[in-house]
Amino acid sequence: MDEPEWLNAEELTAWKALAEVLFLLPAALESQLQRDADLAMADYMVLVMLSERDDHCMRMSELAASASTSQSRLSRIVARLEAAEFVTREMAPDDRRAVLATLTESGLAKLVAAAPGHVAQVRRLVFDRLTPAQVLSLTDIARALAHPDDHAACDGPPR
Amino acid sequence: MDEPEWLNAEELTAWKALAEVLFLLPAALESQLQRDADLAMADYMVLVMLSERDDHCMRMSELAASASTSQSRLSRIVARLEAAEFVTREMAPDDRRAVLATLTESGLAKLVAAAPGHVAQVRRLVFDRLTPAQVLSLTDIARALAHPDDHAACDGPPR
DNA sequence: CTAGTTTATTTGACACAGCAACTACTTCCC
DNA sequence: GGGAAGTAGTTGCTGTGTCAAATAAACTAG
Repeated sequence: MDEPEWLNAEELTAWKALAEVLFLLPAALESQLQRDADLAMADYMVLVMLSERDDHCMRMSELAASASTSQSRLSRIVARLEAAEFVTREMAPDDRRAVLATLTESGLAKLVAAAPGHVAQVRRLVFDRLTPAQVLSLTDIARALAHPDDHAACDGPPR
Repeated sequence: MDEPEWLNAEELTAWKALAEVLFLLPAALESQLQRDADLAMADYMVLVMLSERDDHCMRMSELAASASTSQSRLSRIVARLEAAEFVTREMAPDDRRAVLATLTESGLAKLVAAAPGHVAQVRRLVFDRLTPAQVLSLTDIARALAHPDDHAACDGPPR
């Protein structure tokens, strides 16, 4: 393995600031949603994903992938949401292994009630603090960082 | 309350990319550290904070603040680290309510062993993907976002 | 000096995430 | 057709985080 290149001064200051954001921002979003809508971020994401479908319906595995969560976690989340009557679960007609989760009326109502507060929090914590130019810059940067696994194999020797 | 201003197109794309980073990057760092050093990120942070002190020693409350974690969580983390003999806990001589956590030799050794892999991961997932200009830009942006609570009270009516 | 308050930390109860084992169904292939 | 292999989803176990209550020491005022 290489001599591990330490971070230089600019990188270190950038990293400290980024680490703080990585740590505190999700917590701040989570806590707003929990307090105002009694939903976890993951619950909210699931409701959003379902709401974006025309039929408000998705297979568990697909839902897990779009909400970036594991199947087992999703299974428990949906069980919770089902208990709260925000979604229903039914066997898929074409493949009887699969389960279709469907957003209910009250689930949609819950989402509609929760979304404005969440968006306001995003605005307050992110966009109110950035200039339009920074927003564009952030988009590029975030996109560059957005796929941690992609370059996993690039550590190896060049072919 | 205001009409909740929805996000515009630029903000929405920025938010989607940022949300992904917020979700995946910590997980990728966590999992490298867990796999290669059997440490949680929070454990690592605690070791780092202690190592940065000349005496390798800090009060629990101070440690909780610098690692951005709750006291109760820190208490359990340090209990774990103590069980692994990476830190010791002792009553503070001047204030007998307080507890001083001290990094042990083997705790420092653990940190020294874990750090290069962690830094390499940070480099691989962050700095290898950004231009120097983007690093500077990121610093500004991250600093602007870094204190979610600061403006919490600004929502209320001015006194 | 002593009752009440504030500060520092831990702990019990409960909820949730991750892993691995499990069930149930489908597909592949001879 | 029928068994092996693969896929979809759930669940038991265990570890960890959170909240609130508990403990204990230090201030603060009368």
